[in-house]
Amino acid sequence: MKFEALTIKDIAKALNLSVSTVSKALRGSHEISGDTKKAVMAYASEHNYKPNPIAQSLKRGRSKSIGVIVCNIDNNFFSQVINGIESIAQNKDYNVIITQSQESYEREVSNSEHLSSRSVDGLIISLSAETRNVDHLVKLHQKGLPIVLFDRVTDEIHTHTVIANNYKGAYEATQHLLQQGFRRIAHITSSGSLSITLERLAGYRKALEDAGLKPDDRYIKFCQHGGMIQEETCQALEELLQLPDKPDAIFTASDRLSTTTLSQLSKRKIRIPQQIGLVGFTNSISADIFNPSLTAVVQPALEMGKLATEMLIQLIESKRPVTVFEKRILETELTIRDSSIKDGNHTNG
Amino acid sequence: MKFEALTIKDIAKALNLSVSTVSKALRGSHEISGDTKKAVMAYASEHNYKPNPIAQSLKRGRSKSIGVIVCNIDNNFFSQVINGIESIAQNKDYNVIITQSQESYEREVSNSEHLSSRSVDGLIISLSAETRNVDHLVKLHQKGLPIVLFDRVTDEIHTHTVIANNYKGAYEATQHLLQQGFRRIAHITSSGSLSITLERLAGYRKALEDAGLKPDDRYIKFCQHGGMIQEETCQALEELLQLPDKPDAIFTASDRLSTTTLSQLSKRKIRIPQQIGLVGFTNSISADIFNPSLTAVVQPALEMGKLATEMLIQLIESKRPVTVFEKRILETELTIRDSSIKDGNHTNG
DNA sequence: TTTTTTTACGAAAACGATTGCGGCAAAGAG
DNA sequence: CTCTTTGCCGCAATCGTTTTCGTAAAAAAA
Repeated sequence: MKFEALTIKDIAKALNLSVSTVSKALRGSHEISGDTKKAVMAYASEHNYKPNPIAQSLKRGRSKSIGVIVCNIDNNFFSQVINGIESIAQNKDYNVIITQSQESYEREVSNSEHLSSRSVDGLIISLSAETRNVDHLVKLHQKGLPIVLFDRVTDEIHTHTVIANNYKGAYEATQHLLQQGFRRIAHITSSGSLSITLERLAGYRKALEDAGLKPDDRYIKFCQHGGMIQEETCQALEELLQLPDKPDAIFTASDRLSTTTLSQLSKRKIRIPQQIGLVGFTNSISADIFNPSLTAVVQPALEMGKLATEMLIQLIESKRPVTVFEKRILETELTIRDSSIKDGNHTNG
Repeated sequence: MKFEALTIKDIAKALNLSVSTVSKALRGSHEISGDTKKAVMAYASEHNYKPNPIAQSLKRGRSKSIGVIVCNIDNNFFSQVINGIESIAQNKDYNVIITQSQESYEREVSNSEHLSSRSVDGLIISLSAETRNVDHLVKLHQKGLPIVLFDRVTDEIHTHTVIANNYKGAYEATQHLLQQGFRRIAHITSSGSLSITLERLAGYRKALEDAGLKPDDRYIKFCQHGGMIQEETCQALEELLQLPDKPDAIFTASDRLSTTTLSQLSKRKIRIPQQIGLVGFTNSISADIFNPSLTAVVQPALEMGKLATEMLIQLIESKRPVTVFEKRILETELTIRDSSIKDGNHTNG
């Protein structure tokens, strides 16, 4: 089954003109007479002519498409980011090609190479939890591929980045738990190689210290796969619950970790927040109907996607090499719900 | 910033061969000697030669990419479907270009035209809630663009389709509510123009009739925007609650409708399932931590995406026009949780 | 040795669009 | 009436790859 589209050649033949004349007429060149232009335009719109973008790409050396690599689309944070990416890209007539690393370094490498060999004009990426080495990206970047990093970033690539204020978000979350009277606050987080992990960990630690508490490494659990593997999260939780001084609250650092933790605590009949308080990073639109409703650090995901895309397109379309790079930090929002409010302070039934 | 890749021409020059020889050597043509092949292959892999996919597309008339149109990515059902699409596409070396209709007819039309003019090799689509007319798709299909429909389908386009067994899923959900002793079961659903709406509605009605109850239209509420506009869902719910014989249970027909309904009932301090039982179509991975945990009709979303993609690629790559079209119906699964279990029957704390 | 067949490669025309350049008219200048 | 300018258009190259066809030399058959 082939799909024969109208080409410039067809128009030329129909109007008894040369292809070059038609091409120029369509682009409104001054070297074509008004009459000819009108005739060509009329014919083109009447027959619904659309220039073949592949031919244009080949000629221009640009494909008008941008590649996106995220860990997993089935995650409210990333799907909201993609929402943002798509909205801007659509406006500027770029295609968005989405791929998932599934938190795998190997897939991240192959996806990035695949996308660049597919000649995307630029790349928006959030690193996988397994990624420790970013040579694959550095290489592409050095070859001239514009890249924008978001969320999970690295400074080994000298380019624009967009992140949430993870430090502050984590600080506020922890501080909130402290204000609620929790003292033994554990932290379940992603791989220690991720920027977000370190930033959130730092915010968590600082909040504890500012409250005169000493962070205790036994209360900090890393999940190398960022919650993609449920058993890993369960085990982290199990270890926390086995501690002699069981934590009285948990601060989880990502969407998946938050829901898994909540689910596992329920399964163990541990009452939240009475036995264990819970605050998590999450962009779930359902956090308010969780049992209990989940106090959440919400990232401006849509905004991050939009911003990253605008920055990328700016890089792509800039005439001269860009040398000054921005690091945009967007504020998170702490939405307080039942999971962190000790008895008697209930806000909502 | 331009990104100068190695071309066949460069290899030809370096090895003192012609481009045609190099091209043939790379593709392992029999008309090239073993020595030459080896030399070319060696040079190519050493210098990491990757054929320019755009040039290949232009030549072959195929872009090795498929377009996807869904209402909204930020929805567990669709993101899981996309997960499935991506996994198969990646295997078969196809790019996936994702767009969102946001339940808007206009955006669906423009996205489909844009994708086809971007010369995707095929299209996977689930219709928007606003869509009543599918001429835009029929037109593309007639021009030869392979299309696979999933979830929200139409039979005006004679092609492969993949859907869940909506009738049976709805029947089972309603039957379950009946078995739990609910009698005045309302149904909040999407636009009446969608196939899923009609199928689910039919299953709901049949279950009532089989139980000797007469379906009552006042208990059936359509949301034209499929839950994208929260106010619409709220109003539907409000109207139900204003009925003289208030429903004692609600069966919601989609992800968004289910979560919004749950959230709104909570907000109104209506106890679930004691005052109103609830069952909903949803693929939320968090349904078990909702308050209360939500009895759900779960669709095999991942499988649907995989299947749709396999079917599409089969259409794309088929040598001769395909005339026999499949309608695959995948079974849903009813996961029973607290929202539909009347007091005393609790399965889970 | 001559003729035929094979082998191995190159030239060139595509795919569809863009663009510099050259040319042929008509219009203006001298 | 000749020369230059201007307007309008076509030729041809180009992007990188694929593919058909032609052809030289080498191998096989005569």
